[in-house]
Amino acid sequence: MTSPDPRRDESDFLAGYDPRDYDPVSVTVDVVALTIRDGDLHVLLVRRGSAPYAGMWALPGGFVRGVRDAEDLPDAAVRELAEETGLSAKDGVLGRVHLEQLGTYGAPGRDPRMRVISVAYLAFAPELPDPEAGGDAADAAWVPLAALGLTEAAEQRPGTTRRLAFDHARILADGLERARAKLEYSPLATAFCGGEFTIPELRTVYEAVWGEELHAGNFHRKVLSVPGFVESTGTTSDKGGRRGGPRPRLYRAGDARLLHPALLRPSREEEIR
Amino acid sequence: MTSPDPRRDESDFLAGYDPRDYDPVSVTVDVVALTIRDGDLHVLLVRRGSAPYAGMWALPGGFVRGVRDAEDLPDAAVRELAEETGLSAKDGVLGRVHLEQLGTYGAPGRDPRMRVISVAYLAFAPELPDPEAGGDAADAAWVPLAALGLTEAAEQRPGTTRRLAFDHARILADGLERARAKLEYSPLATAFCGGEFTIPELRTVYEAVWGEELHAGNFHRKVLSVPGFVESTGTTSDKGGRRGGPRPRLYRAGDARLLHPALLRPSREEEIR
DNA sequence: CCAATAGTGTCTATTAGACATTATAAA
DNA sequence: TTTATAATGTCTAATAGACACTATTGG
Repeated sequence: MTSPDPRRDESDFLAGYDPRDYDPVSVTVDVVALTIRDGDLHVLLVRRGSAPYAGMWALPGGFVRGVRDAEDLPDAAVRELAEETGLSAKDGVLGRVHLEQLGTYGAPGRDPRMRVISVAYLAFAPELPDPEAGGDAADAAWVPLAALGLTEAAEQRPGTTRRLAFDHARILADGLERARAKLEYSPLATAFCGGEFTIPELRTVYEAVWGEELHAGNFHRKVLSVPGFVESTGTTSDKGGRRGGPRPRLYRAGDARLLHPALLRPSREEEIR
Repeated sequence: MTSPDPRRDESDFLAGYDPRDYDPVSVTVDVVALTIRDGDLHVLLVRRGSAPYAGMWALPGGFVRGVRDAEDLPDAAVRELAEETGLSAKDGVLGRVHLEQLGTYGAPGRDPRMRVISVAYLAFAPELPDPEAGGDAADAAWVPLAALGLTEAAEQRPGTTRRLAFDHARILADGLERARAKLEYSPLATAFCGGEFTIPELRTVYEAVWGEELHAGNFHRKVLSVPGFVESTGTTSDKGGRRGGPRPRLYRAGDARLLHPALLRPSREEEIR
């Protein structure tokens, strides 16, 4: 086999190699962008306008610019996210979005037309405006995860959840699990909040992502006990709780990169074995 | 821009699209294969035979078969690993190797000749034979990580460690950090051991990967206290410790997928902020 | 007033980690 | 015999989590 791999240029075939002559593989980025709206976890989706999977929801994404205007993978993810949401990365709105690589999906046949390898990114965003339906998508919206039928059981069985195009249900499920795990040992829950937030607000983030209610009192004391998680602004919110209660204090994100001790999810006996 | 992205076939350009017409991007897999030899952590490396980076060590890897004999990414990783080590995946030797995706590296310019996006995999292997230098590599060997100058400081500054080709020093550093973190909450340390192992043997795995000595007594009790981490074979090793001591009992891997409670690394104050 | 909420206090079971102890095997 | 090691025991500080309590707000 005439391998043009750069790691194999011990072979005799290297001179004049042109990747176009070889197996064509396309590379895309897809973004799992999560946010909290009205206490519920939402994901940014676009609706496909044509076949395959016409009319179905899909993760925003697109082709990586390979040689002309070559871009790094995170740049491609930010660009696609900005294009689909209609927000500019220079607004400072997207500037506060946390972005990290989730994984790469390259099973043959995941795109029915050709070989596509997709690098998926995970984004944590504070509450953003509704996306503009323009761009390449027939529609674009923040969709509550509860509306996607991505139940625990469906996540276990890839392929049974047929509401998203391609293998995007699996990518979304992986992103969700990553987000759940990250909240345990990293301060990234603050990436879902604005610049200033209250402890109860932070708790709704944990509850929305983990999908379970937390004990308000223990959560409060726990957050304050982790060094560098949050720092006080000295100010107080101008409103009490939705149905009453004292005005909560305001905090901003601290300088910790890891939470120690971690905030562990309650009782996941099922996942252990 | 005529976007051939399958996620954008709302555009008018789709009919008759051929990826060869577009920006050529090559996709490779690289493998960070780790094992323990004589109590020290080793990585599988190959020595490059020609430019660029001729004579330098690099991670084993190669081109993903895209369309002809299309293969999934993990299959490509196993194939490359098998080719470089001279071991067959059907030996059962590679069958017990743990393999997981590490991340994808696609910065423009990471390969001086063309745009290459590399999907990196991380492998945990029990002690394997020396690789056969044949195949595509000028040389192949298990290299102790201590010999690579990958000190803590060097890991922090990508680019300063110049002993590995391309960005492989960064990939290796990321793989090392992933391995260190995984030992905390997953039972994957057992993947470095044979089918039966002793608790002190398991402790040397943790010590080699984490790079610090652990308290033997506390480690012993801790491992046994985690449900499903190890299960007793009822038998005892036929030899005592290297310099004396009673014969340790033998265990095999249990059925736990997560360690609870986790085995946390001692004192990483530096990493927290 | 009433109900919900923010924030704090208290108690108990679990855990981490330092240190000690005993038995066993290699040199 | 000496020394290192396996395995267990003991003690203390830190932590998780259940529960109670108060003060304060919205309705």
